[in-house]
Amino acid sequence: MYITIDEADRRPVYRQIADEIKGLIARGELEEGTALPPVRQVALDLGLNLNTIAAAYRELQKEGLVRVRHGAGAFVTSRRVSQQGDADLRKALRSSLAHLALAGLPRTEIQTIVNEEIQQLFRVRSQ
Amino acid sequence: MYITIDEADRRPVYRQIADEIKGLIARGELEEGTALPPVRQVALDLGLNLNTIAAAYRELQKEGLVRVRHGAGAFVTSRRVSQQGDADLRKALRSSLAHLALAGLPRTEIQTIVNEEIQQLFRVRSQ
DNA sequence: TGAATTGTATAGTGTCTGCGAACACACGAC
DNA sequence: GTCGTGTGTTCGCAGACACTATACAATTCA
Repeated sequence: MYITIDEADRRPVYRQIADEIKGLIARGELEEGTALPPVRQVALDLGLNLNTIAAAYRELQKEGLVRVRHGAGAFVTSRRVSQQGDADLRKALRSSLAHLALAGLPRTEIQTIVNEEIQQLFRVRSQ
Repeated sequence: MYITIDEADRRPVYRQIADEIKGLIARGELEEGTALPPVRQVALDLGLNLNTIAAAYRELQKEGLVRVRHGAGAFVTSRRVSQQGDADLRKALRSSLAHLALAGLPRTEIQTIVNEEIQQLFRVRSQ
């Protein structure tokens, strides 16, 4: 399970990790029932403390994507987040699109990029 | 200038504010040369300390969108952020799209939403 | 020049992040 | 059943960060 941490990213590390795993789940690269790697292993790979990884797993559990079982491991349980307002979802999308525009990309190029990303997102997915 | 703070949003308040203003600039609702409202006024409107607003303005200045002048006010100077890697821009977009998918929206609906947002983004814009 | 307006600096308080070490649960071997 | 190994959890701490209150400084304009 390949995850990378971005030092420049101002989100806390545990949330970066949670987000990356969310992406893997969304793409179907981590299917329901799959075990996530042990927190110690991920911590070792990334050079972090195991508690940082554990925090990421709890984050995912809180959103209903993962079930963490004390002593047994963490498992993907769903490909659906429990609940999230449509408005919040749009807000994040709107913000990322605004940033593309502020970077100077023309509308056509933004549309191209978005289409590429959507295609990637649904490449593996069965749904 | 209408800005709202989302208590549930885990980004710090000053960055929420900066992001909202960035959106306004990206859409052309705040044109170059326009003065931002004084930090005290925004602080009063939102029930925050003026330093929080000042932090948001500095954030925008750091990205090259705004020029803050001591004693005179803050002004929109550009509709282009100074520099940002293509990879970072895509990362944010990818994440927001993944969240839409995790919310259970089918591909067609995601595409519809994205198109709506892109249209909104370029509604006023001259570029 | 002086009052009003605008951003800045500094210090204090509480929260959040990430870490280290010790703890507790699960599961398979025997 | 029990023990060893593997797995997550708890607790406490240090440092960084977010937000506030208050005092300061630059600008503008009558």
